[in-house]
Amino acid sequence: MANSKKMDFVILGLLAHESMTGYEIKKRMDTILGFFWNASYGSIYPTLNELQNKQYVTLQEEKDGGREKKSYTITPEGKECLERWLHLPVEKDELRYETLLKLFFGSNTDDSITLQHIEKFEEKIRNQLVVLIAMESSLQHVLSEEDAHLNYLLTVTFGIKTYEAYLTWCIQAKNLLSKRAQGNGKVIN
Amino acid sequence: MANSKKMDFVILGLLAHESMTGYEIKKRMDTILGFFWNASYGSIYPTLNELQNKQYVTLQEEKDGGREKKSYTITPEGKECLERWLHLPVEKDELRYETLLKLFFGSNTDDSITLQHIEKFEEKIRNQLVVLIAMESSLQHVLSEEDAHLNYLLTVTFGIKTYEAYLTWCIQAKNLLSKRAQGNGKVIN
DNA sequence: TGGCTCATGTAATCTGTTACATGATTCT
DNA sequence: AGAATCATGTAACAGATTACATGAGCCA
Repeated sequence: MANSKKMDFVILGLLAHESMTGYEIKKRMDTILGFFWNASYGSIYPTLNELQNKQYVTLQEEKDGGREKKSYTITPEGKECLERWLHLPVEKDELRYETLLKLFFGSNTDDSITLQHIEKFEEKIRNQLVVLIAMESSLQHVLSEEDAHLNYLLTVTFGIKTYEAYLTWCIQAKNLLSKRAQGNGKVIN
Repeated sequence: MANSKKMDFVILGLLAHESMTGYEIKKRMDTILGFFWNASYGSIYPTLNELQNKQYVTLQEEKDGGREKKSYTITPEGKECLERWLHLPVEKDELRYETLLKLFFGSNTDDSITLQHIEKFEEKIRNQLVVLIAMESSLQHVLSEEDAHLNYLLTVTFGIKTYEAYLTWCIQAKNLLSKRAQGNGKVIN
């Protein structure tokens, strides 16, 4: 079966839990999956068509009022495909932080610029952490209802631990930079 | 100037520190930059040509023995371009962890599979952490020699803090999974 | 009536990797 | 002698985003 793109499995995984439209899949990607996987409509809709051609999903056209929806349901073959993928080893975990790039090359500009990048990063992480903690607490309340909830919780706690570490690092990084400012001769007072 | 791709700035940033060949740039990407930014020759060499056309870098062909090298040096315009980019706000920090994807959808297969993914992840991180700690200590020894070293140290400590948090999470995650195994009725003894 | 969200889709474009091709040098 | 590393490059392909196009329903 070669190496299909990950998008296939993300969609199959979401549909394994419940039937959905492309629009709803996008919303999931922006919320729970958001911090470790993203996608745009431009990749979701075409993939949904491919999966339908491969008979991994089936389509039900519904009319919700006058609005028409295309709801997709996973087939047994689709589930098999998903399971096969789950058994395969992970190919790649990738982190691409432009913030780190700007810090790394920061000696080519003022430290105040670098400091601003750290502060913006800190704020962004702080906001996302609030969201993750809210997810954690709501998942803990429904943990016994479904097996999948523990799996979701696992990824959420990953995000929380990671983001907390980021915030600790931010403080430390700001400290190191301000020490350099002092060391450079411009001691105040 | 519109929005050039990040690769341009990574190369300019590296060349701002010292002149290098494409091959050496690749090596830097695989080592120090490795954990937060990667690239292949297929993107390095063409970018180097583009930068030369834009006159952000100049080329010196050298013969190191019989082996020919193309060493690139950043120009003042290249430095300006780099500095302009450093002033711009960060556009995107992206984390794409297939491991988390497999955990998230793990309820569609045996927990033993999920456990294996966590263990492999743990091992990979443990190995990379050793490398980062070695980098940290060598950077600390040369910290006073150059301003840039503090910047490098900042990114390295980011990696260390993050990876340590990952490892803590791994233990917690394995615990949660084993508790579920017990809860599912198959209590040993 | 106007703006937001729901809802689906495509074409152009961008960015990057993979696989291939080539050849010298250095190490064992 | 053979393997690994040094060194440069390209063509085909893959994967995804962006911008655009379209239109209905809902809320104030």
